[in-house]
Amino acid sequence: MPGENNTEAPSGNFITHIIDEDLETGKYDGRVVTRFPPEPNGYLHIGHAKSICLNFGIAKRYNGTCHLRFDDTNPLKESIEYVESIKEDVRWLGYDWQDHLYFTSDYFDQLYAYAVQLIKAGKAYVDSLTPDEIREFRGTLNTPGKESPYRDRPVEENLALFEQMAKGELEEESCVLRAKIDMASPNIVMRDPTLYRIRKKDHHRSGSKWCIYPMYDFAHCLSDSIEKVTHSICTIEFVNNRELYDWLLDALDVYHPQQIEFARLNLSYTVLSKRRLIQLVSEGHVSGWDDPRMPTLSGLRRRGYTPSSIRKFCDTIGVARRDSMVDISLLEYTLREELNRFAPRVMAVLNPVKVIIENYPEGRTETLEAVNNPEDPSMGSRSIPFSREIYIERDDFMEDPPKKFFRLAPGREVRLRYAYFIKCNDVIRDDSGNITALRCTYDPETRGGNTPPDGRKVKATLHWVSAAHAIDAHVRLYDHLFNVENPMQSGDFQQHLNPGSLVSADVSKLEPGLKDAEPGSHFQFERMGYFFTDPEDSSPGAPVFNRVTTLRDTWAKIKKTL
RNA sequence: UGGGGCGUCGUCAAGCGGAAAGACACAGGAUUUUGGUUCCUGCAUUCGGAGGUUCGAAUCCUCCCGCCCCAGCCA
Repeated sequence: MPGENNTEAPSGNFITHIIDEDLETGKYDGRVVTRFPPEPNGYLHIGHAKSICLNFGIAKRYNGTCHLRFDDTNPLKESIEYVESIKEDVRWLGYDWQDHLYFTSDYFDQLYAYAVQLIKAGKAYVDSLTPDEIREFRGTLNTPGKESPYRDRPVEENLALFEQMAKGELEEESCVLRAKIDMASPNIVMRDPTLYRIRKKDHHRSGSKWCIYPMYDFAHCLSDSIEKVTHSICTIEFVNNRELYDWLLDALDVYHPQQIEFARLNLSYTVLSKRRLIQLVSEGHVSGWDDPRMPTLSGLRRRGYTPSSIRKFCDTIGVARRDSMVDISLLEYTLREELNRFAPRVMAVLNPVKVIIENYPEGRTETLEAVNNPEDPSMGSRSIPFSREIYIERDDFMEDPPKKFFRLAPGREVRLRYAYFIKCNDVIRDDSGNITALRCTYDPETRGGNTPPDGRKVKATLHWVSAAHAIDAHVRLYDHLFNVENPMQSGDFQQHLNPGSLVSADVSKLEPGLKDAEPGSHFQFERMGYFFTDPEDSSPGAPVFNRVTTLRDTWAKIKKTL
């Protein structure tokens, strides 16, 4: 895999400014500890990559550590399948948590003890209101809440009740543990937030040991504290929760990391919310979490995106607090930038039309030299067969071409890459008028694609493949999943699904060397784009190719203006 | 219209009182056996708006406008 090890620290941003300051003042004795804390309830997507690169990148930059912590406090939604996929994705992205793999569920005993401590301090109570009542009592955005009648239960009673909750002696929804803060707080998060709820459900790690599970706000700050995290970096929707984060840590008088929020990533022409992604999978709009059209890390990996191009992308988008929508062309750019340097060039005709070279001897085959990568001479060259009948791209011929079309047309001469100049003399059609073949003649003096002695020039160079030698292969042409920049902006996002997001080119003709393409390898199909040998669907001798992205296509732009 | 967050080029994003980085996108041009790559060039007299402070403001103050988040026993 090219560009494997460039996990260099990302550029500076407002968070590194804060850390620089903390380092100067000695706030955490020079330590820098971050963490990436996914809930194992779905697959990671490129938005998570931003957070992973940020957290691991900062640890690297400051010679600190970054923990991978599974925030597994809700057994209803979580499973081991997700923790495995998340670990795989983080590793694939190029990051190593070393021995800092943690689970919030491993802290359940300690978290319970903290809850007891809070109760003893008179700062938490067991509330027996129903869920509906709790909601009513919470008030609204502009009206204060009311205190629960159970709010002033004596400490002993709270302790006894909480123990009963933990032992499974009380029913789900019969009561919860709440922090005693301020029902009139303008910040709704502070209106006696729920700390623990009863869930008589086995946990994928702690099994049946617990009948109560801590809520995010309680578990997260304390997990950070237990792990001695210094900078707890999360997304901006948690700004309101920071007041509670700080309150809990102060109330318990424990080590106090600082929470810092940044804006989550939005990418044009796709969706990045777990809920929508699940919907796309479960409703069959895509083949799975790793469908190459998905913005999940497993989808991008399957498509052929490289870890280093994603890292580069995350670095160049930067980190800030304002809402943003990053243009997906930037992602495509970082991929091309890398693959341009490393991907071997190869010729593949995706939508073939036959060319018969009338003055080329029948039955003759010759071998021509083709450069593997003009960006890197050390990649050498290869031999490709040439013969009387070849295939070229159907789009490379026009019978009645517009002025700016430089390719093949009746009476016009073009170059075949690494081969000869050919001139089109005649068009052959079937009964319904479709073009089935082109009759051409070649100029033997242009072998290798060289300019002939008379110096005549040609305006286009086409890729081609020898008909007798070409192999057939499945090629999938992927495009954006949605046909609007922001599918969430209007109506149901699914109505913006791009019907052309996957086009199969099953009659593709490829140069013979591709028969044994290694699954998981990258190529540039000259003039067509970057392609990846699908690791799942390829089999020995029968590769399947995914188009990762097209080449920049100036002609496509011109064509639109015609 | 309770509280909080945020508004700098089409899209991201630097800037932190001394006079608007960079990247993508876009538009020209050069080179090119990929209409690719590479290379030049152009692209915010202006920082949501209006006032004010200052010799000097995107940066400080005031007011206004707009967008986003919060009323899960989700995270």
